[in-house]
Amino acid sequence: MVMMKKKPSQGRQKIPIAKIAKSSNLQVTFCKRRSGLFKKASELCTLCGVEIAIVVFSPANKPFSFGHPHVESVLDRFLGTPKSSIDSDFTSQQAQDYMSGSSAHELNMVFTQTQNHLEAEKKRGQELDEMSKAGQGSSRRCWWENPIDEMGLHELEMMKAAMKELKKNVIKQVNKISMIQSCAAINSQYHSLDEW
Amino acid sequence: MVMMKKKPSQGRQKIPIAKIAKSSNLQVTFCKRRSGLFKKASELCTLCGVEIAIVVFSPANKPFSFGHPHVESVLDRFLGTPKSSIDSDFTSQQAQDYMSGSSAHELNMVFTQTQNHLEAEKKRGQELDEMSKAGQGSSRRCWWENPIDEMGLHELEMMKAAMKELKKNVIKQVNKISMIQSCAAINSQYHSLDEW
DNA sequence: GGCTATAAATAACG
DNA sequence: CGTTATTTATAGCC
Repeated sequence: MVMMKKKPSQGRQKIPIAKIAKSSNLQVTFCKRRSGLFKKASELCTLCGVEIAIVVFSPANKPFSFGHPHVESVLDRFLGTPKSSIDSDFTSQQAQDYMSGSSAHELNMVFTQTQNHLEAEKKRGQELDEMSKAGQGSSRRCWWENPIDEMGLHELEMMKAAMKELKKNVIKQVNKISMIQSCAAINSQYHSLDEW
Repeated sequence: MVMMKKKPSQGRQKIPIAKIAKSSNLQVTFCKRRSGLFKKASELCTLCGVEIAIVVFSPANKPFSFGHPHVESVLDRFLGTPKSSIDSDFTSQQAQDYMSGSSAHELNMVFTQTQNHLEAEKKRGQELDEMSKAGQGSSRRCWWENPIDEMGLHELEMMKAAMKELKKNVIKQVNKISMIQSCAAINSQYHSLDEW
């Protein structure tokens, strides 16, 4: 070889585990490592089926949190409140029952449990992915395409109901705001709601 | 030396992010990854000078925790200071960033964080409810009507994007199923998706 | 925000 | 619990 230009990148450099001085670096490092930490926590939840809650206060004292199945439920359990059955199993029928009230709490519950369900389906999707990969190694599937044949349809019904309710409330709220504030940006958002 | 025996070690193998079946493996993985998670958290504390609390319930429901400077102090701050801890959980910008990929993990993240966010808003809404009840005792508010004047619009954008993506995927999936199974019930659901 | 080279974490074994 | 081969996470940049 005749010549060699400089390395296109220095790659990762070793840094001492001590307070980062340069605030711009500190900012980006905080963001990246916080993401990494939450991802690790998520993987631990999935791999081992455990409950985790993480609370982080940023350099600017802004709180960030991660929780599975739920930040508060885990913290409550840890702090001694044995309200230990809000979690895991939640049928779409129950979800629909909750939806009928459409109050704040019910709606929040639906979303919490929906998230859990989506996660469970994702997990199953990955398992089926592995199986089909071993079998014929062809059909790529989306995580929620797999389990839909059994209970997925009920899940879809729940999602539909929840989304419909959300849209209704959002439109009402945005309409209220647009009357109060007369902001162009708001109006454009309001009209684009039709695309839902 | 001309001959070469088997590799002295297979080294690290890639494993799917799904519940580990073999309980002996699960146990060791839980220990290792919990240590790794706490170490990462410790590094983040030192590097960025931030406060972190982590609570983990083991597969045997035994609680483990990490905290800097202390678990309780961080949790107290998180649970007891609603003034600054409202939405900082997750900005709509971050949510939209996650959405752009629209892969399983990103979508799941969006829902996890959205749920956290909605919960924070619900909490704040209840507090404001208490205040206004003490003040004039009249205006009943929906949990997400309160904070909408500031950041709610961005939140709505996020919700819209998430729901749109969900709808697209759901329709695609239901369509696939209807072709495969030719089930009348499914078709009726498929058509009703237009109401979203 | 996306890359690339390198440091770290860790799955399978001993 | 220590080793080792790999997979992941990420520091420095554009």
